[in-house]
This record gives sequence, structure tokens and C-alpha cells, in this order.
Amino acid sequence: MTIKITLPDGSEKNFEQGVSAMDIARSISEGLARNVLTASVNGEVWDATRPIYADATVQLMTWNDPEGKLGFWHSSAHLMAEALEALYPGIKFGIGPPIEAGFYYDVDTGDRVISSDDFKRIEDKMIELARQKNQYIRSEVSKADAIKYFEQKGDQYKLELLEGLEDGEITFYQQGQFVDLCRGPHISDTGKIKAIKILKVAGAYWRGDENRKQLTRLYGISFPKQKELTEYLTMLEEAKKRDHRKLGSELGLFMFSERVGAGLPIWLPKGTALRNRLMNFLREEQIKRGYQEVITPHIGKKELYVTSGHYAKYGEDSFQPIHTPKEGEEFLLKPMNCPHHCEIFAHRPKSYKDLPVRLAEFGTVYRYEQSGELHGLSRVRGFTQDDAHIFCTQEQVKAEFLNVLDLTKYVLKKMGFNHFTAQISLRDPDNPDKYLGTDENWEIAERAIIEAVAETGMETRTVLGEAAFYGPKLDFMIRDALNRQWQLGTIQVDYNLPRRFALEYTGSDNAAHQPVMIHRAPFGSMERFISILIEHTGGKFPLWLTPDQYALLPMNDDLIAHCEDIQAQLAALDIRGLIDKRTESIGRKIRDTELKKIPLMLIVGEKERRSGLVSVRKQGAGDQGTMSLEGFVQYFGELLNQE
RNA sequence: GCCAGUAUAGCUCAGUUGGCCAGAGCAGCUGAUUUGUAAUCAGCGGGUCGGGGGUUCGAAUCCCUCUACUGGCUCCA
Repeated sequence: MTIKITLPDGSEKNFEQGVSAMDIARSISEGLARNVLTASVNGEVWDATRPIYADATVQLMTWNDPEGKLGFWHSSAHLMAEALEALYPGIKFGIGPPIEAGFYYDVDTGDRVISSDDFKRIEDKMIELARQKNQYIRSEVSKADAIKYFEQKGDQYKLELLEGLEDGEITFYQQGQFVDLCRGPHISDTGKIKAIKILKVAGAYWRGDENRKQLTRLYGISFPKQKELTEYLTMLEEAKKRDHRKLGSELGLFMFSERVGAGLPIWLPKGTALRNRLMNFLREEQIKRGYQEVITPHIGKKELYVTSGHYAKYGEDSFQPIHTPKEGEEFLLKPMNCPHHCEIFAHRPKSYKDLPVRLAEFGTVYRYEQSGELHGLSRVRGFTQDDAHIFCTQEQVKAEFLNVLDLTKYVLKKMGFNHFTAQISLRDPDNPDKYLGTDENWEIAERAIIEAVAETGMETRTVLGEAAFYGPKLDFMIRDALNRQWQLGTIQVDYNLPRRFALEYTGSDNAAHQPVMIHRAPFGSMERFISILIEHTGGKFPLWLTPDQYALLPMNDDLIAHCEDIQAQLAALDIRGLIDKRTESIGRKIRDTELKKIPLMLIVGEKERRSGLVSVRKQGAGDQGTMSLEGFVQYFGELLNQE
């Protein structure tokens, strides 16, 4: 009997019943068959070797398809498990899925410890097993048999996983000596896995529950070609070179001190200059868009946060209250700015004619983060949000969203981030009770967000159930120069705080109404944003932003005075830079300036002084020739305009 | 907070199984050199080997503990 197979290009072919995707690939070309990893059959991803018994639409998945990679890495996880079982007899297995880049397996090693010293032998064992070209064999098993198998093996984790599975949907996969409970799909055989690297080892709670046993999680990555592994490792090296903690220290942007405290960044002069420039840039844009800037204290009475509800929810996991010595009053370090801003809104009666009120503040907040969470500038205990709260009517939500979206897009583009998407988080339709605010208001807000984003033409992703209990939100996701994805700014609608603070305005009907509150922060926090910006640019900041725009390099000490004269002329034009006054060779001065990633170098020798010229060199691009100072200013202006 | 690891000069790193005053390169300082597009030469100073405790005749090295950092997990208003 023959069945009809439809391929993605629309072509149809007849095959014997029981044909596999691999057979189909082979009928097209041997080369294709070698590259096929998995296959989508009627939209479901299958083993390429699994027989097809009915008419189907089949898409062959190779390394170029995300589904192909996932199958490949999933199979690699099984291969790692097989190697581990061989090296550590009696080891127990949790789960071992593919991830965005590679795979991991959670294992219980009993008394033994696996550390990075063991990676090499695990890799070697995996390669040895891979070379056996063992097939991944799928089999359907009854629940009873599955339980029996893992009881015999003594693997309580697999038994626990089986509890959640229905009889009839349970499949095993076996390759070589290793059998695993697995839904699949897998690649045809281990021989396709040519290059393997174990990357890291970490603790991971069983089923993500911190009250349960912590297993050992081994991360690895694998490729069909050695060359691809080498490229991947090179990319990791590049990321390491751009690490904001390393560059931040090298460029003198910020520091940490054990004595000041973990997670409390200290901004050095150059970092402060950069950060202030960034803030001023946003500040000016906000004023253009109708924001008013405010300043509120770094602490607030505990009652403020009791009112806002934050104390009940986060009080225990916050820095504990500060007490006044005599009165026994309790103050909290402010973990967010919104309660203060609510007080500002409530300060004077508001009319509908006052709305929207947009209050912006570069507000420094302090949050307790668990010690193991801290990470450079991206996860800290004290940071400054580019915060603002918009108080508006329900009808104004969409226009306000558009305003914020426009601002955020403008700001990110200026910063050199050209790939970003919006992630919209909406209510969980199955769980309407956990949300605050009326159905009708949610409806309006959600629709406003969706429509506003649609109008900007941004790429969007909508996730149901990810909204906060107090309102829907939108997060900006950006891709950096190394194609890594980060979450940046956020816009959140809030129905909770206006209610808790009993905020109101008088409408045109002369009745009191509750305003809607929108939280928004285009950068998120200055610290986190700058950490991403450092890694995105590799420390080569845009000209307008960088702490030193040029370095004047005198050929000899007699030219320093002349350089100071040039520096003063440029400073008058808001062009900032430094003079390398060291008695060093010009080669050395150039090299050091290049390494400091200062964008422009002005080399001044006797020749230039006599002719009133400067020799211009661009960081990373070499000699740009000589020009007059006016010529340089113009050149500089052109570079600025290009940004 | 949990698991695993790391901590030697300002930076990057050496320091064999515990054993002479703990080393190098770069940076710094001093002197000479006054330089033409990515490192001029020479000399010098600099470390309570993260803090504390212990084992030992003897500890950078072994053990305990604290702190910080790294990679994850959990968390993230």
C-alpha cells in the first residue's frame, strides 16, 4: 500500500507505507539524508527514522532548523547520560533536555562529586560512544513495564516522572547500553555527534523546587562538525572579552569594594560621565514628551509600603527597617519609586484637565538580592531606575503607550540596538480571579497595548498568564551584537496602586474617578542597561556618549602647550578629550590610546604646529590624514551625525 | 539562600608530593631617550599569598570558618 507525502514546497510523492523521513530524504539525495536530524510530520516533530503509516505533510529538519538542533542536542544529552552511567555506575538521572544552546542533564551522583576536572574524561567517553554509531531506538512501553524497569534500576527520579504520565503515551529510547524514559524525538544514531564540549557544572533543585534535593546539572554542547564547535568556543571567548565586569574595570567605569558591600556598585569618574550623559539624553527626550522630573528621598516610612502592599509581599525579603534612635520610627530603604510618586499625585486635587500627569525620576532603589544572585552591574542591591509613572484616564492608556513606545524605540536606536521585539504579557484566561481590577478595564488596557504596539509595527510576542496581578505589561527584548537576547525596559499598567493610595481626579461629570497608573522604564536600570551597552559595543561607545572623545598625542614634550591650546578650543565647542603628556614614543601613545578605545586621536608634531594642522587617527581604522582644526571639527560633526 | 569552584603585587599569571629571605611579564617610580601612526632602554620600589582559627618542627600549599568573586539553581516589586 502506498501513502502520499507532501513536502514543504508543495510537491507530493507516493511512498510505501512505513516509509521514514530518512527514506524520503534518501530518495531526494544521499547528502540530504546524511544531514537530516529530525522531521516534522503533520506539524509534530518526529524521529527521522520513525515509520510513517498514513498520508502526511513532512518537513525534513537539519542543523539549519531549530527543531533539528533541538533533536541533536537532546540526543547528545542522552549520549552524555550514557557516558556518565559508564563512568559513575549507579548514578541517577533527573531530566536532560536540549536548551537554546546545547543541553544539560540533572544527575544524582550519590556521594561522588563531579567537577570541571572531570569534563575531559566525560567528553572522551562520549566521543568513544559516539563513534560506535549506536542507533537511538524508540519503543513504546506500558506504564507498568516502565515502572518495573526503573524500580529495578533504582531511579526514583524517573519513577516520579512516570507518575505524571498516562499509560499509552510512554516511550523509551535506547542507544548502546543506555535506556531512558523520553518523549523524543532523537536523531538516527550517535555517529552524527562529532564534536562535544562539557561547559559547566552547577547545582539544580529537583523539579526546580528549593525544598527538594539539589542535583548536579552538567551543561554541554555538541555539533555535527568540529569546526562549528571551534567557532562556538571562539564566540564564547569574544563574549568573555566583552564582559562588562572586565571592561568596566579596564576602562575605569565602575568598581566594587568588599568594604562597601557586595552588590553595591561604585561609579568612577569616567563611568559617572558616561552615565550622566545617558541620563541627560533621556531627560531631554522625556521633557519633549511631556514628562516632569521629580526627586524623592531614598527612604520612606514603613507605613508607605504597608499602604502600597509591598511590605506584605516583600517585607521579609527586603533590607529590614531602619529605626530612629529616639522615636522608634521605622523606615525602609526605598525598593521602588512608585509609592512616593503616588503621594505626589495625591498632593493636590486633580482635574481631568491635568491628566495625563507624567512624573519621571532617576530614582535609586535598594533591594535585597540573595548573595548568590549578585552579578556585576546586571544584578545588584542598589541601582537607579530611569523610572516614570504616568497617571491617566482609561481612555488615554493607548495614547500613553504609544508615547512610551516611541520614546523607547528612539532611545534604543540611538544606542545602536536595532533588533528588538516587544513581549506582551496578558492575563491567564483560565485564572481570572488572581487579577485585580475590573474585567472591563483589563479588556480596555490589553486591547490598548496590543493596538498601540501594532501601530508601531514592532515585532511582538504575546504571552498569556505572564501579566502581573495588578495589570498587563510589555517588555522590550533586545538582541545585542553577539546575538544574545536581553530584557530591557518595561511598561506596566497598574490598577492596584491608584486604588491602594485612593488616588482620584475630578472628571468632566464633576465626579471622582480613579486614574490608571502606568510604570515605565526604557532602560530598566542605569546599571543593567550600561552593562548591556558595554557588552554590545565591546567598550567602543558611540562618540556622543563616550567619556573621552579624543586624545591629543604630542610628538614631544615641547608640543604640550600647543596641545593644551587645541584642547581649550575644542572644549569651547563641547568636544571633550585628554592629552597624553607622557614622555613616550608616539607609537606607544597610539597603542595605549587604541587599547583605551578612545575613538579619535589627534597627533601633533612640529610639522602640524607650523602648518596649523592636526593628524587624525580613528580608533580601529588607522590614519585618516591631516586636517585643519576647523576641518577636524567638521569631520567630528559628521561622525556625530552618522550615529 | 543552595550546589560546585576560585581568591598569590595595581593587572595577568608561575609557585613541583608542606621545607632556603614568594617569582615573572605588564603597570608604577627614577634616570636616560624627545620620538611620525599599535610597546625606546636601564635601574628601583611593591605582596600579613582574601580575613580569622587550627594541624605541623615548619603552611601560599593540609583542615575549619568568615568574606568576596565565578558558573548554575531558586528568587526578582
